[in-house]
Amino acid sequence: MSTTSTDLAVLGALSVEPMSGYALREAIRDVLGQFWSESFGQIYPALASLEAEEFVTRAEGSRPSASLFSITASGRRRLRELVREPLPNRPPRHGALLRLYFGRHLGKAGCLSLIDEVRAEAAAGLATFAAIREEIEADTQHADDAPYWLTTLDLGERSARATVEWADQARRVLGATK
Amino acid sequence: MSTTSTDLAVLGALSVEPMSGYALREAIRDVLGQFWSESFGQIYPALASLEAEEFVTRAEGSRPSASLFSITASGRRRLRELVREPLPNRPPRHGALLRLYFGRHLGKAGCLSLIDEVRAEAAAGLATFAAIREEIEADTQHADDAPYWLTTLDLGERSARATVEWADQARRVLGATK
DNA sequence: CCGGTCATGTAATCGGTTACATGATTCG
DNA sequence: CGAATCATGTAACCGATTACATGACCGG
Repeated sequence: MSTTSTDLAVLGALSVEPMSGYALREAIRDVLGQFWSESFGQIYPALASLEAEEFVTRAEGSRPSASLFSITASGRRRLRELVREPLPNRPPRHGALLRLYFGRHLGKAGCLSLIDEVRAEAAAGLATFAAIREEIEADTQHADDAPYWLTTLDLGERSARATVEWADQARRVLGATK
Repeated sequence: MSTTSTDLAVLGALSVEPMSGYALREAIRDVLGQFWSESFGQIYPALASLEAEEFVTRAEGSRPSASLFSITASGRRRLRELVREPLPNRPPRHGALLRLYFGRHLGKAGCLSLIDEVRAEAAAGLATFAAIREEIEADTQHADDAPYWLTTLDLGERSARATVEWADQARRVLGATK
């Protein structure tokens, strides 16, 4: 019983190119990590059920121990259906921000290092986004996907930049007033 | 078996002022909704176990059918402990962004309305943030909490602003190129 | 040859939501 | 008086992670 969310992520990724379950997870983590996540415990069952429904097929990959999954014609139809359906958002749980909100009980030094952590994460994201952007722009094979990928990426970059700017100001403000 | 995350949210909120479980949930949703969420199914069991550990006490509220929970001295000590511990972040699942990433299969019109949805949500957030900010600035009772609250709020505002700006540009770019 | 990565899959567990049951209170 | 809101609590369910079991392949 895989969820339609996972099916969408899997079919979407396979619509770009055939790959293994393992590669699927890496692709989702690296490219969509800011907005989405899937674990093996969802991907493999999802692939099995999609295979049973003939939305994907399994072939032997480069190594005999690996499977290469490809999307079928009916899988593409299914993908077009799924992408039209609204998906539930998972309510956020940003631990650092909860702690910062009650920062009075944590003290100034603790809050500053909390802010630094958040900043470092965002800055790291900014670096990987730049790399991904270059990859997409260099990739002539998927020119019709590129505008959507770049648009999605752009939100990630803007959010990360906003976070870095926030951290820098928060450091100044909290450092001064207390 | 409540999680330490929920305990932190509950004790933190009660450190501001005593309130009912119902009010607790509203407070968390309204003020921290951008970064955190708790449902009744977590709050009431958490309150019960915190009461058993004597971190909170229960008194009769304004109505006999309602309980008024207050944090105790040892509850404050517990809060200071909890706010020092790192909390796990829940991996994000932003449905609209997943769909937009595979927007080629959704088509231009669908993508634009997706972007509009995201924009509307962010714009609504911006409005509530402004209201909360005014409330905090007017509240002289909690002057020592205010810097932390405003700092947390500031990230929400910056993220929301970044999202609105992204949406406006995304609309232009996708509207033009395709 | 050995450690790291690639690779598939399952079972246990868990964190959390939802739905349900129940009832008081307030307001129009 | 009836509807909406305030209020507490539990049980069922579920989506998802984690840990585990297993093994091939590659590079140094």
